[in-house]
Amino acid sequence: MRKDAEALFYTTDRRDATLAPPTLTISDDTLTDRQKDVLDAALALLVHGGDGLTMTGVARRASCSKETLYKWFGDRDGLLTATVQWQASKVRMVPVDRESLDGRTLAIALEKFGRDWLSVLTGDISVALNRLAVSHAGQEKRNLGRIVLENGPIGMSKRCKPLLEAAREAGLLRFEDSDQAFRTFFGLVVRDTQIRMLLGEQRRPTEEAIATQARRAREQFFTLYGA
Amino acid sequence: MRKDAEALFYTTDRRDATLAPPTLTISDDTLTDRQKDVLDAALALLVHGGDGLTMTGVARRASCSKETLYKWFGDRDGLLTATVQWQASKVRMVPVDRESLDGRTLAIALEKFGRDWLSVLTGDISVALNRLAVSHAGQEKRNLGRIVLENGPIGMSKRCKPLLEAAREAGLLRFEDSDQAFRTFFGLVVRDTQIRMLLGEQRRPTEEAIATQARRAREQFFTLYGA
DNA sequence: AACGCGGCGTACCGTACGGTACGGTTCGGT
DNA sequence: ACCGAACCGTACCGTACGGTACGCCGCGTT
Repeated sequence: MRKDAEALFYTTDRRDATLAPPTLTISDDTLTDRQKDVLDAALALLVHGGDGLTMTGVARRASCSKETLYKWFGDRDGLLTATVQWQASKVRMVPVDRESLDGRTLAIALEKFGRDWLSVLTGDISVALNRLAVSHAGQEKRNLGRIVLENGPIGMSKRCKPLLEAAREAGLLRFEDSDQAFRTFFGLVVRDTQIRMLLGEQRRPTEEAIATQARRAREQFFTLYGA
Repeated sequence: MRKDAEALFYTTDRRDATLAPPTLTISDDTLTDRQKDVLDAALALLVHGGDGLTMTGVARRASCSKETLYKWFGDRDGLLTATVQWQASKVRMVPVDRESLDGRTLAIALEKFGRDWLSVLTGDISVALNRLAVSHAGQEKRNLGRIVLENGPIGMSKRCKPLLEAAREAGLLRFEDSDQAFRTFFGLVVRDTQIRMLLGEQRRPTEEAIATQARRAREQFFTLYGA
């Protein structure tokens, strides 16, 4: 099925299963500008309504030929995967520096974390991407779900846990399991917001509502885990 | 497009939009046993993998003719809607009686709430249904998302809030906004469990893990809102 | 100037699936 | 015994879409 040795990503017919896909992220420079344009077109179509993201549609929108799409991305799944990875590569949260950690900086960091997270989660692109990944996960195609997971909860966890642990060592927080602590924080921040957006609830929280919620989550988290 | 006056549910071409669909739930007796069989077949296919849920597939699995499907349910969306409603009508949580409310019974009620909720959420059927609804929500079809929402977070909220308010009146809890309180409880219970399952994470929590989590959520909720 | 390559646009093919039509069968009512 | 309604099974149609093939152009190389 795959024969063109130049295809960027090999997505289909992995018969060894089980193992992680070869690449979870696209380094920003594996893509030419033209390819980025194409992926942005795909993103735009995806956001505009999950359907409509058809090979012909992408080709038309990006003013390129379907043949080029297939040459670059192999097949439809390849294009989708690349699109998700491309978006993921754009959203890089700044890591928090663990130096100069006191109650105040920790609070600020956590609250900012929550705000950023909620902003991303409720954004059109994130909603569209998560919808796509969720759909895909229901069809033995685990790729996209994996990627979104890695750039969603798991990524958030990886960036957050060191901070929590540093805070514990600094005597600011008290918990046994940093994973449990993180997940509690996640719950306090996100609550039912994401699932409601995914299920089509129209109302998107304002920036102010997000800020309020992040602050409340931070307060509650401190109540539960503060030393 | 629709012409058969006998179709159970009118799903398509509602040009008035905005308003809620005529029925959000199927009363258990609007369906004949045969129809229930058909919907169960659809559910089975849906759980087995989001694709495969094709009209021909349902017909074959339920040993009925496609014509009958169309006569009963109008079109594909009608079948899906009916399927989701049918499942929703099966999962009826017992409401908690608000009499004899003290700290202990409240704790037990909340914890059981959390356990039941997590069990449902992580079940195959719930995951499949939520995936379907999420997919649909990405395609201007707001029906399914609406129904799942109503039987998910919103339904949970409707059943939970009276309990919380009763507990507040009994002096057991302290909060301003019962909605905020509920959503916090939701967050403490669900955390990132649901989104991870939806995105295809294989590991499904054991009954024991669920019980542990429900207990922790209850404890944390009391810490935050206990009087 | 000649050539080749990468890419655009379009036409084309195969298939899967939603939806319809129709003949045959069962079954309840009269 | 007869009739009609409901329903099964299957064949059929139209379309949408994934994937392929091909002609053409623009451009860099020699």
